[in-house]
Amino acid sequence: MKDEQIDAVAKILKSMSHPIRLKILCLLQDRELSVGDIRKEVETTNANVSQHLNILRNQGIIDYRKEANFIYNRITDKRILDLILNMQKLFCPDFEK
Amino acid sequence: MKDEQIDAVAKILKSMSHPIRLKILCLLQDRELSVGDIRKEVETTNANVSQHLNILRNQGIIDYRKEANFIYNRITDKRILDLILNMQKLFCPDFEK
DNA sequence: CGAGTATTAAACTAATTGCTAAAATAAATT
DNA sequence: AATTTATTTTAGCAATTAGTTTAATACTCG
Repeated sequence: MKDEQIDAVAKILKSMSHPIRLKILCLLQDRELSVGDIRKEVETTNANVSQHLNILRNQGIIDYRKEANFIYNRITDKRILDLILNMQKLFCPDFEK
Repeated sequence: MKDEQIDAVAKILKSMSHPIRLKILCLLQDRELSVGDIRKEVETTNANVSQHLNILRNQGIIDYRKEANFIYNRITDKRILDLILNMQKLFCPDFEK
C-alpha cells in the first residue's frame, strides 16, 4: 500500500473502530434504519446516535433518505459491507453466511 | 455479532487505525523487522515507533524475538494478516496477489 | 570495563474524542 | 396555529490519545 492509501484506510478504520459505530454498521448490513431504530439497539441517546451517524456520513460510508420526519440510513460503500462480512468470518467463530 | 464481539473487534480496529500502526502492519506482512528498520520506513523517532509497537503487542497482534540488541517484530495473529489482505484488495485498485 | 547502538519508559503538552444536556429545526398530527 | 415526534446542532466538560523530549535500560564489541 502506498502512504496515501494507508492514510485513507486508516481513516476508514478509525471511523469504524468505535463500538457504537461498529454496531450501527452491523445493524445496517442488510436493511435501513432510522436514528430512533438504532437508538433502541444501542442504549444511548438520539443525539449521540446522530453524532456517530454524522461521522460515518462524513466518511462516506453511509447515506440517508428522508421520509416524513424519519431519516433512514443505509450503507452506501459496498467495500465496507465486504469488510464487515470478512471481520465476522474472522472474529466470530459462530458466524455463518 | 454479539455486543462482546463488537467491542473486541472495535478494539482491534482501533489499534490498527493509526497511519503509523497500519503501515507497520503492512511492512510486517511478509517479514520481521526491528524497530530501527521500521523507523527508516516511517519517518519518525525510534521512541515513537516503539510506543506504537507496544500498542500492537498489548493488543496481541504482534510478537517479537530478541537477537543481539535487536528486537525483531512479526505479526502473530493470522486473522490480522487476512484482514489486511482483504483491505488491500478492497481499497487499493492496483493491488494484485 | 567503557563506548556505542538499540530499545523502552516516564513525564509532559497539545489535540482529539465521546458524551450529556439544551436549544434548534423539521415535519406530522390535532 | 399549537403540539408532538424525530432528528440535528451546539456548547461544554472529562477522558483519551499522539507526539516530543529526556532519562533509563540492555546488549555488543573492542
